[in-house]
Amino acid sequence: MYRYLMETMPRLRARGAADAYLRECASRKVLDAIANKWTCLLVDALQDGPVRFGALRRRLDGITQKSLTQTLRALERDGMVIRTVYPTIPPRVEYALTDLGHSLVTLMEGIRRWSEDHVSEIMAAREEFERRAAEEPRPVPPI
Amino acid sequence: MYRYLMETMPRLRARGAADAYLRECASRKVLDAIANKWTCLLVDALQDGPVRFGALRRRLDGITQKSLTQTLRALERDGMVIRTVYPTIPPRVEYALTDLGHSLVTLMEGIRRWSEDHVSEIMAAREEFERRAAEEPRPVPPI
DNA sequence: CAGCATCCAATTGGATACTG
DNA sequence: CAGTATCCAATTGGATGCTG
Repeated sequence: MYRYLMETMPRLRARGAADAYLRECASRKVLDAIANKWTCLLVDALQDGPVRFGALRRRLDGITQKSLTQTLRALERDGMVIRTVYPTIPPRVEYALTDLGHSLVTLMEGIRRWSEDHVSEIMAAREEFERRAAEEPRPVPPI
Repeated sequence: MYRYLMETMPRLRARGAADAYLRECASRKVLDAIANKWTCLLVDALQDGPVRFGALRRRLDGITQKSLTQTLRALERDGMVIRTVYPTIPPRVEYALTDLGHSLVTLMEGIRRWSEDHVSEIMAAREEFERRAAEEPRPVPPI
């Protein structure tokens, strides 16, 4: 019943009601939408002001035009990014964070920094894991 | 100056030249590994101590056994989670965060809470966006 | 410049069956 | 209980070509 209300009546979802652990809670969809590397890097890259499409494309090394467009469109749809078209020649489109988008900057920057700060530890753990996997058999739950 | 910063600021030294914006930087892989909904919910769910496989499965509503196993295995491989097998009947396996895993809790909990806190705004923006898309034509860069 | 459309390979995710 | 194995549908991602 409660879950039914959460899912069908968005306005009833107050601060304490949403629960991302629940499959059908809309906040689970939000979590799924923001928890990915391109969203993280984009929000981080936009924190200091509007940036043009081409600049973002160069900054997010390795992103395809398709992925960049899709991610920007999703952020725009969800109210975190605003797209501004300037009627100039050549065409110019700028992307900027909304207030909602800005409220996510600290977290996203934190995720990016954490990745950079702990890369050595993680790569070491990864190699250690692979090394062990080649030597010892993996502990299995006994019957 | 740079030397000074590197030697006096632990994070700067630890991060070194890592840059998640670069495609070939290992930190990009780390970012890709931790930025997803299951990792976020798992790290959050493990913050108060060891949890059994079945309990995690019930807590992360909607996750399949396959995805749970895969995500836990990846976190274990990367040194964020430790797996402990107890030789009991029935079998019992507990998962716990390592120190490295614990260092990620605040960020992951932040992401989850942000999703829950802003679900109304986002769903409203999404509906508004779809409504506009049906009415007005999308602004296109002029030639 | 900033896209959209399309095709296709590759990865992912769910469902199911089986096991120590 | 806590997995592994397998099959298959679905989603994703890259590459390419075209356009206002």
